[in-house]
Amino acid sequence: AVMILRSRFLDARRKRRNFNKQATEILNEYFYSHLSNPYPSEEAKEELAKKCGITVSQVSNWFGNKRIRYKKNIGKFQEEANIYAAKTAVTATN
Amino acid sequence: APPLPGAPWYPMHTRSRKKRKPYSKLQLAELEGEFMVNEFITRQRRRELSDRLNLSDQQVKIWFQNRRMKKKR
DNA sequence: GCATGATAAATGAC
DNA sequence: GTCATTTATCATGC
Repeated sequence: AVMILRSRFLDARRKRRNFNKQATEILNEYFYSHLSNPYPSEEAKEELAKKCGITVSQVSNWFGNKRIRYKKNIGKFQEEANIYAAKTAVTATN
Repeated sequence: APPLPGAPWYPMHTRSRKKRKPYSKLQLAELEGEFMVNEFITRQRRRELSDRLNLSDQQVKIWFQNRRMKKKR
């Protein structure tokens, strides 16, 4: 019984809320401007988290989901990729 | 317009990875119970537990590793 | 009805 | 052993 309650409490965090538009914008800009290697360093994650107002774990989750879903259906993200490719310049660092 | 890369960054091992299969309530209950006793399971108890739950020795080992990581955060 | 964020198995680097 | 991941699954938003 204790364990059931505990597991339910832990699962409570699963109640998800979508990120605001600005945060998603920032994450997508980073992703598509680093499409050749969309693996932000720990420092980059911290900065993204700060800018987006979310946690580092949430940034990791977002990139993990984005990478797998992008590669599974590149065609679906083509339009989105073009949009962000146009508005972002190349920034090669770290 | 620059050509959009596919996904060359992906580690395309495409090795035959085992498909992720959620464990049953009973299996999880037993694993959690053992975890409360000791977070680091011994080889012997691991073998007993894997036999009882119809899980491989490797699966029990990995479960404890993941469970410790879960607790940490 | 899928999109999206979070969690649970499974792998691999170190 | 830890730990950042991949992948499927789960739960919710809309």
